[in-house]
Amino acid sequence: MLRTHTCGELRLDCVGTPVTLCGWVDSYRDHRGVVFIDLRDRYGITQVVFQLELDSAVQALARDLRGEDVIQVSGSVVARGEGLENPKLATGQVEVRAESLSLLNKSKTPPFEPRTFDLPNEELRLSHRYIDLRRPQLQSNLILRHKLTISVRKYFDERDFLEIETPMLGKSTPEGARDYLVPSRVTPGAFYALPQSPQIYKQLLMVAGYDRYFQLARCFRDEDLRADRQPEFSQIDVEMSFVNQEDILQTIDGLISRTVRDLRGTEHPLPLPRYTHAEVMERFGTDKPDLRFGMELIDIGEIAATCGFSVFQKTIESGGRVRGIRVEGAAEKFSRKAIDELTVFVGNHGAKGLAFFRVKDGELDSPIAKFFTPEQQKAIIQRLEAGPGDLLFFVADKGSVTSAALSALRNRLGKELGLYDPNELKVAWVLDFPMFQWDEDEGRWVAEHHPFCQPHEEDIPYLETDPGRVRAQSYDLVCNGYEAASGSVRIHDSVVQQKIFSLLGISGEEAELRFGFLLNALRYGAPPHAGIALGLDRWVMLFLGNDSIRDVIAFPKTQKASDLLTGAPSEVDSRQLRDLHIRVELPGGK
RNA sequence: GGGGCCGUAGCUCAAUUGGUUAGAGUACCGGACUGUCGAUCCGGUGGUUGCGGGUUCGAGCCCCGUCGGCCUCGCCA
Repeated sequence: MLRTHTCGELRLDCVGTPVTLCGWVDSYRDHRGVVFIDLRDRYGITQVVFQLELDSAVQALARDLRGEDVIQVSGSVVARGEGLENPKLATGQVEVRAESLSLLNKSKTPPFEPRTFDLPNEELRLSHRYIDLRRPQLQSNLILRHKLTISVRKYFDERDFLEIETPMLGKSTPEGARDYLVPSRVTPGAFYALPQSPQIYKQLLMVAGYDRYFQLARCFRDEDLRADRQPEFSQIDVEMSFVNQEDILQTIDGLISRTVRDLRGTEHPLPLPRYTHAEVMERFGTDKPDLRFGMELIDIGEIAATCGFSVFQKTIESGGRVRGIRVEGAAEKFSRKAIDELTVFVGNHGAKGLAFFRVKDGELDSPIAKFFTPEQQKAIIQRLEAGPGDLLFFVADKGSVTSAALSALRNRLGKELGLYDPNELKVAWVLDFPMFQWDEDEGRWVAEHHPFCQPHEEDIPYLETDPGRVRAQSYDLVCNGYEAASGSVRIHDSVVQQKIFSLLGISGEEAELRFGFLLNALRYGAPPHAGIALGLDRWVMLFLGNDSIRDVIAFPKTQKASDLLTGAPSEVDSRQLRDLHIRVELPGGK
């Protein structure tokens, strides 16, 4: 070992101990007669002091140290004098009085310093990720991620779950996200797909009798990125046999409680609240509501139907909806210009306009107020439980547009007005998603969750008559406006499974071709089973109160899915392509 | 595929309606300083304003294209 201690552990009780530390020079302060070095490793920072009495060679070496040099220092721990402590450092009551110094590796001047206050742009951070990762902030993110995975593994291990790895090289299946493909060398023209999730494998494990399975699974989806979405990510994947929905919910309730206790040292109240999909869509306009604040969506259809404002009236006549939100005490906070900006914002979510009213004493103030009788104005105020000084926003459109626009507006205002504590975790279940959604473009039903999901028993008759009415035995876990987990009770009967496939427009022949192995497995004694997958990266992000998933991944990709550090993806040698029987045809015919 | 924001010194930013030699802080280099801790003080190096074209007497600023980063809609069973 090149060191006896880390840079984060020396305290007053170590005074007098001879120590050797290794680390990076975080900063230097040269006073000619005395040189201070803040030495950093992932455990913390310790101040090293080089004094005048030292050997002149050591003095000279110390004076030449610059940021990010890697050094080894030996000396003794001394208490800092009265008034010389640094309360900002955990080690700030002591310092190491250096006796010898060796420069393990001189650093080039780094493009930015880990201790920087003004974070450089993300491009530079990603291309020099090894420096960015030296920042205490990112280090503590990855440490928390580690703690979460340990906590998860302990929780499941203590409950007889087995962690079982499933293949990365699998079979491409239709439906779902775009696959990342891997060409086969030995079977020309054939491809593996990287897993979007271990879904089918874990169901096969249930058939095989591994009745409690979990895995920290790497998953891949070739879709466009977002702040909370990376093309490769990790799931806490769980599946259980001989259980129903209730068992899964309770198991995951326990997991959330356990991880919150392990990571935050606090007790999270259980059971986690449960909502139906229909309820959250009505109250929040989204299937992943941020429950840290109110400002729920209110329907004023009845009032709108008879008012003199033709936009509202016609929307109701044509089967649309008029819904709104009440922004408490915001009447004076939003100028006309600010409201215009919000109008553009909801426009990006499909709304053709944004009506607003400022609430005065018992009446409404707005360019469109004149289209509403005093009684109607009172009715609106009453309906939204509004008081003087409140600001009301309304969107009139197809129901789905009012949901999309108002939920986006609600999220934006909630954040901008600071209506919640960003560190709070508000976790809840959303149950009974619809089985299918009608896809306008493709002119067919598509699975809302996935095609292996068990419908509610009482809705099975609607499979043939009214698929849109069929509710799935599915459940999402939402947290702070994010989908943090998603799961369902699975179909364990090949006849039902085939029925679902055919409803999705997958013929019996195609189903056999694509999923024959699964249908077959279901014929050989498949137990009732159910499962769920939690987005690991998102949970880490949520625990940190962060809103970028990249800050909890050691080596993330950019929005174009490239790795600025290594240069991936890149062209490959023509010989590699030949081995794989692949000819490349670039767009534009190059 | 669509919409938006951004790109100026190694880094973070500034630069008046389009107008002189593109500035500041920091980093870096040199000097001063025996207790600092985002050290301080003095001096200095450092620029293809992402790239290519255009408009103009004149472009960091306006226009077109392009590359890259971020946010977002679509997409993400």
